[in-house]
Amino acid sequence: MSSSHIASRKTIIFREAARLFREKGYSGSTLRELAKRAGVKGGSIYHHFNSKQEILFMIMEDTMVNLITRVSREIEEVTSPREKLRKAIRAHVAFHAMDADETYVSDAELRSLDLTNYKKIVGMRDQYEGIYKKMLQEGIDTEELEIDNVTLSSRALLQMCTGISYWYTPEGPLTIQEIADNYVDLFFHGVCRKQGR
Amino acid sequence: MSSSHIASRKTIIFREAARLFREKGYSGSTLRELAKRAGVKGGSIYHHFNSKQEILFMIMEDTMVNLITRVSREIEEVTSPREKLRKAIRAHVAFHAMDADETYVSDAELRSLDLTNYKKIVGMRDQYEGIYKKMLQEGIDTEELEIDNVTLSSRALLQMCTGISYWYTPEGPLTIQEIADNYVDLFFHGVCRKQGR
DNA sequence: GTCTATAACTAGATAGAC
DNA sequence: GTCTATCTAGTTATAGAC
Repeated sequence: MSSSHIASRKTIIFREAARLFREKGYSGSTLRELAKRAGVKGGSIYHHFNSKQEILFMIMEDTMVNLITRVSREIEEVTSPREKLRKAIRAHVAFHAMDADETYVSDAELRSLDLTNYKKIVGMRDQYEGIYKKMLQEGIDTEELEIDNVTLSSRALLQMCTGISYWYTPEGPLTIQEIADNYVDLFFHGVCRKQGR
Repeated sequence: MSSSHIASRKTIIFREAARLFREKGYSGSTLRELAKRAGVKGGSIYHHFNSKQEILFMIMEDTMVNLITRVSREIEEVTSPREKLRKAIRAHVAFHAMDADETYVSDAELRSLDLTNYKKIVGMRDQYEGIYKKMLQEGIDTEELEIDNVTLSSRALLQMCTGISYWYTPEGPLTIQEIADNYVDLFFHGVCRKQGR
């Protein structure tokens, strides 16, 4: 959906839905308002989607597919766990900054999915988190990393990095790459001065 | 509100509202459902609160007052910035784990506040974030800490620690204190082995 | 593929009895 | 302080014309 360059009506509705859901939440958004923003009348949405729920699901599925494939591709030819992590974080942060509407909604609206869709998305989230846990474990095995609790650390890392979709704007003082590198540095070395240990 | 030990009806409605809003979101929650959970009929809620919006605002205000006063009290007699941070993180994590419904809602439902309430809560959030920025800046001044970007780092820290209210349950393998210490260690030293630098 | 019209339902809020 | 009953408005989704 996000790969299309010539925006079809369906793509426009999709994008406006992500923007609206982010602004007002899924339940707080109405299809009338979505139609207005997408430049159609209410009934027309149902030509492209079967239900409001389907729109939400497609947004979240698209996000997860993107995250999994982008990060997997990024790290597949790298051997060092530390370098893998750096590349993964950069890809994660970049996607969350560039497609902030979609990623924000995917992060915030899990509870609005019906049971079937919920299971599908949670499965993909677990798969995505698994990629990070594996990188961290590899880093422990090669003794590049020192980690007490892999699950807690990967959760903390993702939570921290996902935050960018809540506040990023292109007008800010830092580029996306600078922000990503800052996160990498924070996660790798923390804030304490070396000699201060 | 959370300080009361004998639960008045108003307190029960307040707590059930936090739980319901967390589960279904503010817009996705109905007052009929809230009344059911609190053991009263729909109309009775309006004896205790003026509107659904007022309930949400009171939850978020209560959370912010708690966070600001607890963390301020925790650090007021400490001089070392590093020790201040450790204590602040512990207090923040403990409150987010113990009052997970309230803190979750406060973190997720900013967009559901009407303009007047929004401004009040955002003001309190800025104040709270300011406490952390000040601690980080003090750490830079005393050369205990080495930080590129104070705003980004405090945001990252809070984002990371706030995450606990999304997944914590008392049944998990780690105590709240252990989790907090893990976050402290992560933020202070990161995951890279010392000799690996 | 988009429109208008509307069905079927549910929401927050209020009034007034007890 | 809690109840029942109800008002008013807004919701998703559908039907069928163009």
